[in-house]
Amino acid sequence: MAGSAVAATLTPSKSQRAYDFIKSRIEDSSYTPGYRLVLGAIAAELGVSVVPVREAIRRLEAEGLVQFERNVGAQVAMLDPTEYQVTMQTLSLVEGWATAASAPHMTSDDVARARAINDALAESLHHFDPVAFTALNLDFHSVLFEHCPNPHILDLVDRGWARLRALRESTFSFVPGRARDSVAEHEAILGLIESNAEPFELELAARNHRLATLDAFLAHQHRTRETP
Amino acid sequence: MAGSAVAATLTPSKSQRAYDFIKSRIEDSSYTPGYRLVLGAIAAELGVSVVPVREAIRRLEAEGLVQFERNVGAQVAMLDPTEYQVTMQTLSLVEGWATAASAPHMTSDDVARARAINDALAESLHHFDPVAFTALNLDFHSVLFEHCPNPHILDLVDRGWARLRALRESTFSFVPGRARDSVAEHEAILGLIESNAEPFELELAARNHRLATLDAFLAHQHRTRETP
DNA sequence: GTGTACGAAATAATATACGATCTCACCACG
DNA sequence: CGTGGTGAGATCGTATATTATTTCGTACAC
Repeated sequence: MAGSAVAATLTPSKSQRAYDFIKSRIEDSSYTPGYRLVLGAIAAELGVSVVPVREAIRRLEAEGLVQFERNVGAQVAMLDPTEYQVTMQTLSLVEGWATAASAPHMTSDDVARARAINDALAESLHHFDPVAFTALNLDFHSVLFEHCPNPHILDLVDRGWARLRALRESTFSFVPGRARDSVAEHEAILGLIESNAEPFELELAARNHRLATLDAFLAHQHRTRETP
Repeated sequence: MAGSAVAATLTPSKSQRAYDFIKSRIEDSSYTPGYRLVLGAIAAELGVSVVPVREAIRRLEAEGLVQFERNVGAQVAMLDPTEYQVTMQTLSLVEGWATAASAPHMTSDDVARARAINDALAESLHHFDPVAFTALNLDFHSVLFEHCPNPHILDLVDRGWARLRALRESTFSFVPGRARDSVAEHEAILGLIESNAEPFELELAARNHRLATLDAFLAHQHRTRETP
């Protein structure tokens, strides 16, 4: 969302408040996938009427965080493996482009910041803290996107990340063997940026970086399912 | 959108009707960019209350067809040149991927259909009919996307096309010198598909095809602005 | 015992009503 | 002549009320 401008409305509308409320609940896993969102209940909790809550839920539906069924209700989206795969594909596509498009505008200082974060990421491996790892990983990529000139695509990246955050605790998690490779790939990407590599080369590197994470996750899931 | 399932609800909800109504008005240019969407007026015209209309407008806002301002109202989105460029970039990205991802699943019959449409496209050049050209062009690309396995990305393609259709009559138009090249590029893309080219090669070809259209449009606009 | 019909409770969908906010024309004043 | 205040009208934002739909439990028939 990247705080669209200087002056956010002084008093956010109630539908906006409802939107923020529900979204944060989803992202911090207070509402887990499958959780049923009942208009009246949420409205009562927020001290507003159902109309703004309804609007908030439909916005979240448009973003794919919530599933909605006519005359039945809404629930937090459940990403079955197929959904998950599709989301990651989309994210790899837009993330790859955003990285490549941002690279020409990066300063050496930006690269240094990214590298510092990646070092912290490598450090965090010793403590085995998936949550910290995920947060730092987002920070790293955020630096890479910072100068992306296409706000639509940045928006799509945000949405993809929001969906991942939504299932951080349940389905998605940091895959043990994968993290180290991930750090190495980050460094490789930084190298491509510093050497002014061909845009498409960088785009593919960034894309494959995410797809590799997807593959690792799927393989891990498959492995753990076979040996319960 | 791709009619999600067999049984669409028998009686579409009123908010859905409002959504379809407004969207079709935008796409057929009854509502031109900048047109002010007044809740009460549209509600009266449809014989419903303002609540479903409001919901429809906010859905359209999420899709980028409508611009909304708090306590002021909504209007049909106006794509300034920057917006236009950004939309086309995004479209080129997702379209390129969708084409490459769909190609492996295309039958020779699909390719033949696409080629037939492209022939009709070439034929239409003699009549200088931009509207027919645009429609056939969409048909052509639709065949290329048909087997894309990622519904999210297909959705993004749809949204991009919707924005283009919205300004067909006003800003966007078929650029005289460009159409012939476009037909040739279509044929080249079909050639790549038939020869089972590398996915990346096909993706880039499809992407550049659209970016070339963008460039031609911008150049044309620049040219006509200099000699008024 | 199983399946079906019925009805009540829960919930969503929409209508209506009212209050809040913005826009803009008009006028007072410098 | 320009600048800022002020009020009316238009329009949005939300609360409340009403209607429609679904769900689920229960009783009845077979």
